[in-house]
Amino acid sequence: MHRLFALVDCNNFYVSCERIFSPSLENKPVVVLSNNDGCIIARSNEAKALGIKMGQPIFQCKDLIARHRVHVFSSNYSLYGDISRRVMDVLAGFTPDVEVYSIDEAFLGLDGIVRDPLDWAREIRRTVRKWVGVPVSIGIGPSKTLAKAAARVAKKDPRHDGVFDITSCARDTLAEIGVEDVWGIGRRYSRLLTRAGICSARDLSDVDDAWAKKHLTITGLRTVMELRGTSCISLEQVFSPKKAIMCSRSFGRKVYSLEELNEAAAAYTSRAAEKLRAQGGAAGFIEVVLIEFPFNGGFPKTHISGMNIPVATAYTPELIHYAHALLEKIYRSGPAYRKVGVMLASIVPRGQVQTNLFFPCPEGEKEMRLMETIDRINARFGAGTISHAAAGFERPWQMRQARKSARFTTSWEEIPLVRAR
DNA sequence: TCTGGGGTCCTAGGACCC
DNA sequence: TCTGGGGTCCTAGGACCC
Repeated sequence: MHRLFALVDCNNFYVSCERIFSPSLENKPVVVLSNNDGCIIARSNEAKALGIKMGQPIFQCKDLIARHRVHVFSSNYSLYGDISRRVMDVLAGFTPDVEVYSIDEAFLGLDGIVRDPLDWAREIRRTVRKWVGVPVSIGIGPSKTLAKAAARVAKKDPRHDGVFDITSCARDTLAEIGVEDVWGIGRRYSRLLTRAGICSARDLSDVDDAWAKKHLTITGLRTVMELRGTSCISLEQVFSPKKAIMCSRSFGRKVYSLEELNEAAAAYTSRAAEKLRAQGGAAGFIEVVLIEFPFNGGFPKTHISGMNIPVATAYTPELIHYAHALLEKIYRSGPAYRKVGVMLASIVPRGQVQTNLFFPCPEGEKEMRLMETIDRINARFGAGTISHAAAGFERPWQMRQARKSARFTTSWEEIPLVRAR
């Protein structure tokens, strides 16, 4: 178990990615939208200052956006994923103890570091900024939860210049942090805690162990211990394969026909299968979720249908075949549909598939070679270079992404042009 | 009119077994 | 009328994260 952790957090990550290729956006209000251009999921500091909230539907702040000339982007995950990988590569150059926690965050273990931690963190910050182009904040503390809290201070308080070590001043610092901002405390728990008179992170660190276990379960007790400086959540460096892989998107417009739903289901199944193969897995269970367009502002009706797959597989055509069968079971003509999703579960490593006497294994060597070749081509020339005909060509159901920037770093066709005079 | 898309873990309770 | 005790497995629901 490490005795000291750092959390590296990219500031306003998606906005920072957009700014790399459009430097004129520096110091201007910028927001990035969720899939389907619905909500605001990233904001520059200038946009935050205007009062634009995280997760806010864009139609609610149209006036604000027009009045202050806020720059608006659709989300561009090819770009963000690639920039993220570059940031993580830089971090890996500083220590082998890296846990990639999310697209824009990583925990580092500091035990092998002999230098002054703050100095070391400042150098990381400078290097990421210079080599990749995104600003980061770094928090240091004796547990992951405290490192998280420290990173928050590093980001919010300009006096620290993006780097903060909470180790010697944890109690005082925690007193300034609301309990709702503690890592592991969500909306529900913060309401419960506030009602019980526990309002700051320090209050939470002072609660009785038995009380914490009773009201917040074992995970909450761990959070409490971590706030006291006892590390309970270790650095997870080993790659852990997903137990379930989900792919679903809202449609760009209402969808009524089974044909279009089938296309979308095929597209999402094929994406999920790609992820499945990337982790070397085969799925033994598949589920299709179909969501209606909410009627009169009511609760949207959801239809779910799933099945066990006779012999676990990662072969896209077979998975699409099942997805279509499941979809047909729950589809009714009439209602407008908003979204379809495909989940692959009961995932086993491909080498350990339990064969079945009555269902000959569908994925021969030839089929898997085909899948691998397609995956390689798509990785090299850009996603969707080769796709399954069942996923359609026109794809009128596809999500809205009206303001997407180019895939500057992952597509040969979209490399930025530089003109020199 | 317009509100994202993934994931994980924990607990309680029921079914079933000896 | 009385009605054990202990274990496993599975599922649904609820909490959290980004």
